[in-house]
Amino acid sequence: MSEPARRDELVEGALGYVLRHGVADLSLRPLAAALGTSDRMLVYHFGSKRRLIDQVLDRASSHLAGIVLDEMAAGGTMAERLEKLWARLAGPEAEPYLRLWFEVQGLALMGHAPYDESAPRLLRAWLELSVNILTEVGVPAAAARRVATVEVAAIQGLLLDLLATGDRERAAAAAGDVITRIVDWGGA
Amino acid sequence: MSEPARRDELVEGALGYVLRHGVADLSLRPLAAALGTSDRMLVYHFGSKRRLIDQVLDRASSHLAGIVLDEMAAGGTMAERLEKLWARLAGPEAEPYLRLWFEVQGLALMGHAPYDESAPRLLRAWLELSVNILTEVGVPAAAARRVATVEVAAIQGLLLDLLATGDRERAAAAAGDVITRIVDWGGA
DNA sequence: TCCCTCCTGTAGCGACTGCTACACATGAAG
DNA sequence: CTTCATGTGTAGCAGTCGCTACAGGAGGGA
Repeated sequence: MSEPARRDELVEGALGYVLRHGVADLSLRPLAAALGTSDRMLVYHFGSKRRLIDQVLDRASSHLAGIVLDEMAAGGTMAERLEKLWARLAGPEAEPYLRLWFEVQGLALMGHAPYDESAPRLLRAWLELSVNILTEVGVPAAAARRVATVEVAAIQGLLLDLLATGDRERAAAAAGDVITRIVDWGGA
Repeated sequence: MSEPARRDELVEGALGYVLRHGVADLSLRPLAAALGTSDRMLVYHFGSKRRLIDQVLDRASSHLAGIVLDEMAAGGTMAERLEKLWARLAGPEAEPYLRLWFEVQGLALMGHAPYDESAPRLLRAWLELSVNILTEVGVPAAAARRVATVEVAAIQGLLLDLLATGDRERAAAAAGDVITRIVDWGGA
């Protein structure tokens, strides 16, 4: 379906645009103008706005999943991994991706297609990854589920707080607290 | 500006509609039809779509704030308060309000007016309330800030998890864990 | 009866939406 | 040279958007 290279280029550019403007009121014509092309061409390459958004969001969530996977699968103690994960997620690189992620998550929660399908997937993946790592480190399965749930929820809530209030110090201090508490609670 | 009683009635109805359909793609004509009136009348009573949304969201966030205030200002130990708060927030009464709240929060995080202004306010209010209650119970001010941040973030994250995955048991268990951990960490 | 204010229905404006029909250019294959 | 698939610009369709101009109904005070 059309030339893949040009499509990838367009997805890349569209992702940048969406990271800046969000996806809720995305419109093909302004997006195309920013990309130096026309709405006509976007529809030609992707078939529909819906499919273009799908690809953009796929790329965005892959980026976030990559961050989580990188830091969680790295070596070191559990506390070290979580602290590095927090540093990455709270840093400037991840910020636009997280803003977009929470926007999509919110739209999904209100049942807006097509987000209602793709949004919970990343959360479940993150949870599953955390459970796997915890059991691998020696935490019993039942406890791992509970610890992972708390850990992911706390980090997500703190990120939401950070992005909404902009109070980086308070969020970072709370993250540090949560990580040490969680780690010696899990017993790892 | 126009008859207040009729306006309140319309805000009430619009809130119900918004709780079901969300606010991201809200359109005056379908809303008016569901309310048995016309877009013409909505604009007449409220001046603009923007002002109607403002009033609807004010009412919605008052409802949520009322829940938090009720349960946090009630008697009992800190753990009891938080457990009752969790029960209320995870219950069916609050669910549509929370879905709407997260939708608005997400839109606000992406900078969509007019949500970017009203959304962080409720979060800050909740945080402030928690800090006040913690200090009132005897927790030192510096610790209270950190504990409140973690507490609010964890509950918010768990609610997001609950609404996204629908896994009520896992979320409830994690909430119970978080509450007992937080309480004896705060030393109350 | 006349006026004036409050309310409401009809119709429509200009802008924007996703998407498409059609003509045309370009370059490779035969 | 012809043929044909691939890409692109122009123009436009049918629909929706928030909002408004205009006319008229309804009811109370003079």
